[in-house]
Amino acid sequence: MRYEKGHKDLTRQRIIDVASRRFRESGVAAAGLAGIMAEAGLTNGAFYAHFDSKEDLLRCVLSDALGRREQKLKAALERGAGLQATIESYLSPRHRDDPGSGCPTAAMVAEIARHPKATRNAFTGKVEELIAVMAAQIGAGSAEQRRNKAMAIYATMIGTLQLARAVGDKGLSDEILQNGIDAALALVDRRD
Amino acid sequence: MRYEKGHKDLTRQRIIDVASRRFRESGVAAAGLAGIMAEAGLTNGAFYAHFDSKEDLLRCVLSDALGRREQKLKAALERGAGLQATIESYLSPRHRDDPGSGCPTAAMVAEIARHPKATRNAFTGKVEELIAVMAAQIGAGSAEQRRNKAMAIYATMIGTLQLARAVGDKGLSDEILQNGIDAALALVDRRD
DNA sequence: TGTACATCAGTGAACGCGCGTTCACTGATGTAC
DNA sequence: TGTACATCAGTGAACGCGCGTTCACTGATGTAC
Repeated sequence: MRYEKGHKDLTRQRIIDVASRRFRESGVAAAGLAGIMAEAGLTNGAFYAHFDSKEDLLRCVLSDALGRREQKLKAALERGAGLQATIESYLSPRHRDDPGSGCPTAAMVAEIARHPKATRNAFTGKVEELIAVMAAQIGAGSAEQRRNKAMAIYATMIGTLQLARAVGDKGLSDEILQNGIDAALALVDRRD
Repeated sequence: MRYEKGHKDLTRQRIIDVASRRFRESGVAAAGLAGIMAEAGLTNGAFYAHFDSKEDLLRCVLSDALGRREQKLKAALERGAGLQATIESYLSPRHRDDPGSGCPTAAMVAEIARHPKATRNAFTGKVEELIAVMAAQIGAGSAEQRRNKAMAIYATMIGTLQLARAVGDKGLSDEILQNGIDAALALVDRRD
């Protein structure tokens, strides 16, 4: 072969990594393929040797990025870090100020809602997995109760992070984060 | 005058109304000025007699749409409808399925976070007013405690609505809405 | 009362630009005979 | 061992398109004298 074995897979992953960060930082629509390919060290024509379309890339990015979030969450929980630590880290100024390597859902959820069914389905599957991992970490209640709680906590987390990012006032933004932490923790401990 | 008095203001408001709906349905970036002007019954050149730029239009749309939400919320509360009714209406399938006339924050918050400071400040001011109206409706606690609760409830509402809109599966989406309602109501009643 | 000019909301063509996508081509390496 | 051909990741120019913005112009009505 003209390139060592695995070369194409590495290139493909490099494109996904660059796109993943740019999609989260600028939004999917505002992140152009030419810019993504240039940062990956390629010219734009090479894109279609790896993906069918920008929509296909988005689906791959969502699977990849949400899969990583899930692995990260699992690893943290196995280390003994509770859901509380996850919530506090998620709603930290550090996460708020670094969308590029942060939660893909918070960065793209509104845009995903406007994309084709296939893309929304790819997103949905990964979100269900994430919710399941969170649910397993909630102490009390039936499986259904824990799953319901996990959904509400997840929604609270993404809503809080987005609001904190959009607000112009730093003090208000910090308040929003702190109140989001308090609310999410209260939901974890809530009796049904 | 060549046009009856108030004509220009009416035209300006028509542009804002059309843009307001399109921004929420398609996103700000995806809603083009030519399309907005055409739907308002004008050609694109007329736009700059009313607004400095698309960014200026966005600021006007945010003020207008969030101002309307606030008036609507105030009117509902004065009618005697509690925060509970507001939350249930906000997290209803009807609201989920009609973004165009729905909450501007849920539709645009992620995009707003990427816009210039002036736009984020216009947004911030209106959000603070909305939170104040909600806080006034919460029964117990100090003013600060009620404000903190209102922020968390608002974040939960927008996060839940967005997640319900993005998810491909109708059943899961309905579950997300219901769990969001339960969580928001629990936050209203939460003792500190 | 009639005429000249000012006003200004709106027209519509044009501007440069970046977008996603296509495609003929390159060139290094593998395989077949 | 040497030669002809196949493979294929990547190149880079070009495609049509819609974007936000600009601008010379229109034409109906107001005001000045």
